This record gives sequence, C-alpha cells and structure tokens, in this order.
Amino acid sequence: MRIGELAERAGTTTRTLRYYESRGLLHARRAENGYRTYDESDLRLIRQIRTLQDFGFDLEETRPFVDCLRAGHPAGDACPASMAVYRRKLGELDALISQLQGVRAEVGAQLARAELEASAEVPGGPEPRCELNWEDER
Amino acid sequence: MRIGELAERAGTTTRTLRYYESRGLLHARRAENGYRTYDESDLRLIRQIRTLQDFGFDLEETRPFVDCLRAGHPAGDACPASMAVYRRKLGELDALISQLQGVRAEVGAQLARAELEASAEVPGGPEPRCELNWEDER
DNA sequence: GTAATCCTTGACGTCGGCGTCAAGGCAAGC
DNA sequence: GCTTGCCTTGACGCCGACGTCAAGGATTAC
Repeated sequence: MRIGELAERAGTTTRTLRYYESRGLLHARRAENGYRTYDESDLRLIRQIRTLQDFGFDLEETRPFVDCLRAGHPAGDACPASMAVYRRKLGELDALISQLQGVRAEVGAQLARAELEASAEVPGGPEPRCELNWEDER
Repeated sequence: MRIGELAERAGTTTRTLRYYESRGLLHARRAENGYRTYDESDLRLIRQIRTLQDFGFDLEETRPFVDCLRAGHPAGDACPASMAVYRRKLGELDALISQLQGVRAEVGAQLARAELEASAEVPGGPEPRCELNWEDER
C-alpha cells in the first residue's frame, strides 16, 4: 500500500509518516516510480507508536518498541529495553502525579484563603454582593 | 533599582524581565539615561508571577493577578478575576491528574502483561535468566 | 584614560511534532 | 489531451518562555 492509504488506515497523516521516517522510526520500500510502499507490519508499527504517544511518550521513547517489533517480536513491548522504558515512565508518571497533587492542594488552599478574605472585606458577609471592579468572568 | 538588581533579587534574569515587559505584564519607569528603574512593588509583582508559574500557570494566566496587584490590592488573588483563574486551574488539574492516573494504570498493566509473557517464554521460568538480545538498560 | 561592568535595542535560536505551502512528477478516467 | 488526485522533495511556520549573541552607549573603579 502507499503512504496515503497507510495514513488513513492508521488514522494519521502522510506528513506524520514522513516525519517518522525522517526520525528513523519507519522505513519505506520504494516502488519503481519512487512512491513509498508499505505492508501490514508497518501498520502495526505505527499503531504501536500512536498508542505510546497517546500515553504521553515522546517519539524517542517509542524507538525501543519499534526496534522490538522489527526484530520479529509479535509485541513491541516484549523486549527488555521496551520494558525498561515502561518502568521509567511509571516512575515519571508517579512523580508527576504527586507533584500535581501537591500543586492542586496549594492552589486549593490559596483559593480558599482568598475567598475567605474577600468575604471578610465585604461588610455584608459572603452574600452575593459583587465587588466593585467587576467587569467580566470571560 | 535597575533591571539587574531586580532580576537578582527576584531570582530570575534580565531577559525574563524584559520579556514580561514586552508581554505587558511589567511596566518600567525610565531614568534620564534610558535605564529602566523599578521599586519594591515591582519585585512583589514578579514574585507573584513566578509563584504562579511554579504552579504551572502560563504567563497569560498570571495577568489577572498582576492587574489586581496594580489596582492596589495587597494580594494578587484578592480579585474575582484571579479567583476565577484559580478555579479554572483546579478543574484542569483535576482532569489532568485523573487522566495521568488512567495512563499510569494502563502502562502498569502493559508492563505486567509483558513481564508475564517474557517469563513464560523463558523455559526456566522467571529466574534471572537473561534473554538473548540483551544489550543495555541505559 | 581605560578597562570592566552595567545598560540599551534587535534579532535569531531552541525544542517537538508536526501543519502548510510550493513546484513539480505520475497515474487514471473521460 | 485534460483534469483530478495521488505522489515526490524542500522549506518555512507554529507555540511558549525565554537563551544567546551583536553592536553600541553609560557608569563606575582604578
């Protein structure tokens, strides 16, 4: 199949596939007229990449999975290098999640404090008595 | 004070402060020789911006806080527009955190499955019997 | 006086993952 | 033959928050 069909079946664009090729993740055979030609294994490869990208992996991190598939394994994550990426990613995710939870707590606390002080400033208490300066909330 | 001192006291760079000015977040008076001059209120303003950026707010999102400070409020989050940004951010954080938790669960499941299949392939079971193809773990 | 250190504006570089255009070749239907 | 729709390579654009360099003026230290 040619690049347009592959892109459509993979749910992506030809530009993206050429970009993958430029990064060395995808290798295309060439027809006599110079057109790129692909087979089903290329489709599986792209789907592997897309799945990982949806997880938030960047392109370089998908390389071990691609290499693994190309080495003949039925699954891209069957190789030690791929599993190592999984493990590293789990650590990054855990760190990121707990950092975000910390930020969430801090922002929540700031908001609570600000709301409290705002209600204290207004003589009538926390009634729906708008401050001056109101304008818009977007 | 001049831009170099302000940058140092705020823990940032002169380039960053000029960038803030170009975005309309920071306004500088000018000395006779053309040098920018600042006072303590500018320092507080920058610290407000930096705090929010550490929370993951992008520059545009800090604008209401800056405007609030400049309007004379002692705290940048005392204004309704600032609190609205807080609330929106809380929603984004919650959405992001739960999305990441979903990804974390999926990646964890993929890793578990891959490890299981890898140990099943090796005749000796999950003993420390390295696969061929090993190479490096980085 | 002159060297070192500040300041000024302007402009290009960075990073990732492509989008989007340009100019042209190839294939298929009418 | 002509149009339409694939395909090719090359190259610039985008986004955010600055980093970094260039060329020159101002101030301060000695």
